[in-house]
Amino acid sequence: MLSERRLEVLRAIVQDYVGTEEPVGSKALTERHRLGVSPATVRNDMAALEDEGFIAQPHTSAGRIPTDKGYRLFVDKLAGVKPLSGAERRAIQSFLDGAVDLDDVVGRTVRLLAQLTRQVAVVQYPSLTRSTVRHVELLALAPARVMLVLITDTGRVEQRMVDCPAPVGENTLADLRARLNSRVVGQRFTEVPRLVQDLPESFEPDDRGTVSTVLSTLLETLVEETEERLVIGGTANLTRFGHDFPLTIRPVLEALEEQVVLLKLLGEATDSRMTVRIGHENDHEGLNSTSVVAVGYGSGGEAVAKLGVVGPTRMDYPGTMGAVRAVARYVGQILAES
Amino acid sequence: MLSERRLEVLRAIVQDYVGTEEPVGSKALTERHRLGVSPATVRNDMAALEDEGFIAQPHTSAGRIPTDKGYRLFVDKLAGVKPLSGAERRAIQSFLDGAVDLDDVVGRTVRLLAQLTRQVAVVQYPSLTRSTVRHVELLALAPARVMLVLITDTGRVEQRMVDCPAPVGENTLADLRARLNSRVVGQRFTEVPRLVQDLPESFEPDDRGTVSTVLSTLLETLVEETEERLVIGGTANLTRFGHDFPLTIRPVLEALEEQVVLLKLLGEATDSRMTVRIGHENDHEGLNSTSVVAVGYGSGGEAVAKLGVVGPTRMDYPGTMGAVRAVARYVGQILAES
DNA sequence: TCTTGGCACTCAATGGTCACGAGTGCCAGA
DNA sequence: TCTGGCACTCGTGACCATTGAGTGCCAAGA
Repeated sequence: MLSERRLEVLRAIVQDYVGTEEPVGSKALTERHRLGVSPATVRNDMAALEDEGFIAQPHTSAGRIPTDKGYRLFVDKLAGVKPLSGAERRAIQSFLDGAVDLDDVVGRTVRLLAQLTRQVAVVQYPSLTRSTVRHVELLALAPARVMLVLITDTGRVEQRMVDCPAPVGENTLADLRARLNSRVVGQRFTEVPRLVQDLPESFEPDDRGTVSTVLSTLLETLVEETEERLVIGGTANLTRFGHDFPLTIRPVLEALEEQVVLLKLLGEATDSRMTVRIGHENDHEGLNSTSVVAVGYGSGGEAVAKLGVVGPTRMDYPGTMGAVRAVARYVGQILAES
Repeated sequence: MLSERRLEVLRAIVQDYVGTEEPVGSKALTERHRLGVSPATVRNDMAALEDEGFIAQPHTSAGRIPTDKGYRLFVDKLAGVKPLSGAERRAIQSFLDGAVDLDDVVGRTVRLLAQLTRQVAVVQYPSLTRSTVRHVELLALAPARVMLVLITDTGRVEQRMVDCPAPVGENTLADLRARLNSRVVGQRFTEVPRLVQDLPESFEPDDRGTVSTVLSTLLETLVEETEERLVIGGTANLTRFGHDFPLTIRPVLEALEEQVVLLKLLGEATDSRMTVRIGHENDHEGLNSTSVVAVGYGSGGEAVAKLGVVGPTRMDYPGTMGAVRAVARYVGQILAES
């Protein structure tokens, strides 16, 4: 087990390295932190920390930098979540309050988060599967063509074209609209398939084909949109990554363009639990030198989606975690109000 | 006026420089192109081209690279639009055909364009002001709360919350919905304000407040959404910019995150006319070493929005222009079908 | 047993010198 | 007007010495 002082040395190394972006040596450490011991003692501690794999040397005659394992210990044991200043909180609130619709909320959130953390921000749209139905609308565009519009309690709207096997009467459509809504409004999306299962049977035989077609499009929409929509922003912050970043930045940008990777990135964060993935803890190879801080947000007590930031492993964890948490809370509030 | 051969030399320089990314000298030129003259002659031509400002030397003992003015001449006079191969055309078609809704069309387009040109792609959503109304839906969410949903002929959907001054009866809402739709469906968005102007007067005095509120939200939506939505992709391609790009890539990424800048970028491209903005021809300072190739696309004969790519001034103009034009055409077709 | 000062050692970074060679401009001759 | 020849420029890369931050280890002290 590591002694108290060695943990203190690790904390100092992480803080200095995050600040200066340069390997930190024993002498500099004792000068910048009141450790109460001499550089030689710190060197011994450093050697021990290196043996345990918490820090490493880029080359023999250089200072030490934290390893992924070192950051992990720092985040788990040594660092808290730094609360935002009052000014920052007010800025968040006023920035988000101006939003006019869901797209706007998400757009503003991503910009806000990127600006606040000076890193890349990722925000997921409220998930369909965890939302409830607010309304289903059916519009006849042509005799055998129907537009299906799906509205969620979080304000998200999805639409689909439906080509029907036969012309649809306005009465039939109105009938279907009414019955469909009476069954599904207020229900969770996951319940919808069960709730509409027997609906075609209650229609005239002539209309059953059409009804089935519309319903199956509806169900398809639910499935497809389970692959959630994401918005990212602040990619310009990637340029602050490091000096050598031609090789670093490329795979990160590539990873950020793949929905699948991004979704995995946000991972199993929940409303209450913030996740921090550090360096190699990310499955994706291109993200081996980045860390991800993510948390769920929701309109009620429950998370409907996630948001987070992606930055270099060498990031200000307490500050970033504070910003992510605060933004998630405010977005949750905004959604609950709408 | 420049002689025929000097233009030929310029063309060769542009082609070689685009290929190799290195300044090209007189000797290499005569070896790689059948100019029929000696290096010494080419040197004279180069000196002339440099006097005219079409090419420049990074330093005394280096080859020449084209200037913005040189690329301009190349694009205007020396290069055509390179048509895509059959395989490429088929790939475009099959890739876009799988799209399920407008979001998907736009998303696929941006990925396709980025992949095809290996540059950053920008696609604008079909503009509201140039579209026509397909349907307006009003939903009562609470006694005094209405959701307004606006659907365009290009499949775009916008929604807004409306807080009414007084509770709204379902009858009133149905009435308003019907009258509103009968007036505006099939009309251009720019016409809508005129068409609904006198609508409140035809309602009972009690309901006029509500009707006015709903209508003013509708009009607001039209105005707000005139600032169009854009999607970008392929930012990872920025890493192929050059060797020195820490300084180059930063302002580009920043510029790409600003809607306003992007919209200006797509500029006055129209359906028929493709625009090419080279280097300093872009107003935005961060984009001084990039070129933009943009063109309008539309469901009918008319452009409803624009798309394009952003890349280094040193780009393959004929190929890029070919890809941009082809993608715009296919997207237009897809939209016309939906 | 832990801490400390001293000391020799390592090695990246810095800067200077030098040879190389791609590329140029200019000129005289065809 | 084109061409071959030639002297000149200057960025590049190799080589080398210097410097200094940082280390590991050891012996002495608390």
